[in-house]
Amino acid sequence: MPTFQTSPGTRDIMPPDAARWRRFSDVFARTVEDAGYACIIPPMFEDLGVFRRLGEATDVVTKEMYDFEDKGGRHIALRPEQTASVCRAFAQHRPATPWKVWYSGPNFRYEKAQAGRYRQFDQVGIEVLGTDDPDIDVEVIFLGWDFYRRLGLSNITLMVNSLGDTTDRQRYVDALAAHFASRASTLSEEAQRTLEKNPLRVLDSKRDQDKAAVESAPLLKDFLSEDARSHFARVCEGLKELDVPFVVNDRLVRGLDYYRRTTFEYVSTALESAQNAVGGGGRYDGLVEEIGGPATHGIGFALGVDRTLLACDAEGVFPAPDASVDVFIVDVVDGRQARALTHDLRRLGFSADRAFDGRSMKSQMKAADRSGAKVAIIVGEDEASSGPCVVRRLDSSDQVVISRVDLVDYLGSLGLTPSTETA
RNA sequence: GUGGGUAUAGCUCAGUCCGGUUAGAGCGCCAGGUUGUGGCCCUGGAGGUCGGGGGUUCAAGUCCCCUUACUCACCCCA
Repeated sequence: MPTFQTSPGTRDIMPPDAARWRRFSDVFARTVEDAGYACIIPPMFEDLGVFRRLGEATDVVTKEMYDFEDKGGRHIALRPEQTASVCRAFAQHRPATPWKVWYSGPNFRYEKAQAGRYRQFDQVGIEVLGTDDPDIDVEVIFLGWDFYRRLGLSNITLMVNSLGDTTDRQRYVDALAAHFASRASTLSEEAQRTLEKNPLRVLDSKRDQDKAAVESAPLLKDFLSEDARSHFARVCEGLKELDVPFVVNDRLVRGLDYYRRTTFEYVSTALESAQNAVGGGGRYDGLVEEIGGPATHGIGFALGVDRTLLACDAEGVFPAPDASVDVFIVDVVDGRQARALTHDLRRLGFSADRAFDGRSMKSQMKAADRSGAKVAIIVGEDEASSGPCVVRRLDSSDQVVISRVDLVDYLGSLGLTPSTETA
């Protein structure tokens, strides 16, 4: 064993997975930027108070926070999610509304790792602040759905629900608490403990023992105000119009206290692990105000990068991008020609790699093969010092001797073109 | 935080039940066969304090205890 390893719940995203991650956020950025969302990069840690508002009764706040005191005596926490940070940023900078932003980056929760759950985990997401229009709910939900589709995923189930307004929600929670309390003796120990902290979450119990009490529980939809009801109806209507398949899940309550009205979750039916929720979100109309800003409507979602990629693996879609270079230079003289050629070709916009350490031709050709290059350019004694060079196609083994001035044209005839992006 | 499983080469794993010379395989890596040519094949090589610590024993990868990490599940969540 090496002296040092990654800390529990963290890991190295190694090549070629890291390239896949980058492409993942590229696809996401394109999806949401085309819909008018702008990138925001909040800090990875904030005053603990920012995250307290996620809910005093939630595990995320009570036991999973990565918090510490800094050298200035401030009580700091690594962000467990980014919605609260975005709301804080809104309250701090007061941008014009509706404010549509997207983000991507790591979050931190101190919990035990398992499949699809890490202490440092990445999310991509969007938030919209400052509008109550049900059409924005539809847009947000659609964009998440559309992104999964762009990745190539087809086994995603979208579940939606409405938690009602603050007063509806409170009336429902009270009714629910009364219902479960009357059946407390039939509930599992865990559910009884959950009941004290947050009756809503008892609905989430997966234990058989709790099934009967959950199934006979009062229904949230019976507690919705007229406003909340019509808002939700508009959202469902919009989704239908956009041909987004969804199921209304009356028990979808989500983990954070701030949700109001619309909530939704994307579940991968291709994942067999317990962590099959690949993304989720909802409306959080009171959050900005709780953080000290003006009363502001808000809605957004966060998608788990790790879990979504697991779902991609399970469906065999969205592979790591091809990392191969165009050209590999083999120089069996002294490496000077390799140095010059790779430099020149890279400046022209080709991707080029070469061997080092003056290895044998066999060794360098093996390296060329592994690089995935379309062609190898071979420089031996005969071709040294600006003479012609041998260009060998690595797929067909055809090779030609060609002068250096004709090299670029020849590469072009093979379908290799200089990249127009220059750094 | 609670419970189960696992830990032997860079990777995937035999070997542990029933203790006994220098701990193996496949893949990968390096070199050679092929003194100017990759993939296929053949040959050779490098690479291990058997996760760590303690104990039992003439003898421990193997048995016992402790510990750490990984992993799966619960809880919770993305």
